[in-house]
Amino acid sequence: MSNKINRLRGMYDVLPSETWIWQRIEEVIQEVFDSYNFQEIRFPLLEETRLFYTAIGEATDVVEREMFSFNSRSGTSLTLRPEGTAGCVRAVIQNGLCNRGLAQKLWYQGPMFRYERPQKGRNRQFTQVGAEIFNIDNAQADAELILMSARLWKKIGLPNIRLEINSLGTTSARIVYRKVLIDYFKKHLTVLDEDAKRRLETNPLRILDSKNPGMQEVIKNAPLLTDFLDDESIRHFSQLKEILDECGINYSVNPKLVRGLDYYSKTVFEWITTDLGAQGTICGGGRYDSLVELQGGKPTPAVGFAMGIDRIVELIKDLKLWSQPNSVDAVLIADKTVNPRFINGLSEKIRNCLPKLNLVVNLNPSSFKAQFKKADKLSAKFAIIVGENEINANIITLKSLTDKEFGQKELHFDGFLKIMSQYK
RNA sequence: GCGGCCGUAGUUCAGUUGGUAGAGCCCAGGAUUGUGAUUCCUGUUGUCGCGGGUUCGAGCCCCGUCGGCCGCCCCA
Repeated sequence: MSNKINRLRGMYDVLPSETWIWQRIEEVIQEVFDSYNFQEIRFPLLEETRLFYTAIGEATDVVEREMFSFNSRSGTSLTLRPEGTAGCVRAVIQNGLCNRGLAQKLWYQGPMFRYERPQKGRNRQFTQVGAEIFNIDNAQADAELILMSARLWKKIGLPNIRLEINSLGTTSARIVYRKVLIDYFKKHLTVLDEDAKRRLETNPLRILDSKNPGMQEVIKNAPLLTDFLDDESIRHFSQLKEILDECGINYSVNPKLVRGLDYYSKTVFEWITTDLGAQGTICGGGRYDSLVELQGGKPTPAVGFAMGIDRIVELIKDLKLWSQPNSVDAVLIADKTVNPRFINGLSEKIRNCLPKLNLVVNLNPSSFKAQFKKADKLSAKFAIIVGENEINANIITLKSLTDKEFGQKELHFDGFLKIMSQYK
């Protein structure tokens, strides 16, 4: 026992008792995304480190101290992807998916890695599902992503979630605002904490997000990004709000919502729950019109979001939103004296005729009583009973474990099939 | 990276001022031998997270370490 190896910190095993939740979420997502005609794209978990430097931004926390990076044998620095957009954009450029101005609606799914302190709703390996729209610059694209996610929450049955939106303006508008903001905070240096001072040079917009009570006054009086927005961004933002209103999506505008990755411009949004403690964001995204060009592609407007599947699974478990369906249709109960050859022969014959039937064959011969108990524990609908009597008379005894009226019937194989095929 | 709480059977936990460990659930078997609830008997399980130290003696005290939870931070 002393030489047993445990899983790495912040990693987790998904056990059979909850894999069904993951599978069902994946089904629902696929269904909803299909209905909006998004297509799945798959790209590597491992990329060159400099991809994330350029895409996410060198001054962000993700890049500064949260990446799983190491050198390859040839000496190139590689990184396990901390998010999906950078790799997705790389794949789009490399495969020419957006050449000739073609619109692309893509989605992806898979594990991401960030070297953080584990907490409820925060792991070092976590699963994200993301969706991206390339080559559409209007607010309709932003809206469609929000509407699609809203539909997903509805299908999953998530309560207590709210939508926050904001506009960061075009990159040029933001550069102007950034300067104004730096000047403002420099006038109030004494009130700023260490974190804020550090960010003053790197990412001043994030200072607005601080929860430090001592800084709330300065933050409250800081110049608002909203006042620096260019006309185009304002028009874009109000169009988005119009569409959301029309479609009955509730939201609140949070002027301080800035998000941590450098590539966003114009629209940003977050879906937030109050049921997960400190890690309340289950989905976040926004527009990133200059990222494709920044990564060496043709100038291509784009917008996207990513959601944390782990957090959604956590919610479904905590709030008991779903209940596990019983999947076992029938259990084959055979007397100990019955030859295994016959048991497997029969079960295979049944499977040939009823391919969708979930049939459990007890591989561990025990008493009838024990086998019935087990069938009951599996919530099986039927017991298929085979003993000496049945074999001698060439019949099968079928007993309903849920319907008393059905009771138990002695049947020839054809009659048995006829009844069972009504259930599967 | 910082702070607080915690780590005992498969699981949830109890373990009193330090005297080499218990309960419920679960699981297995049984209650006139081919039938599932409930009930009633019977039974199995632990290097008390790991490594040091103090002590005649440590699950309990001290140090370290690993891991978990919660908050900060960050984000999905």
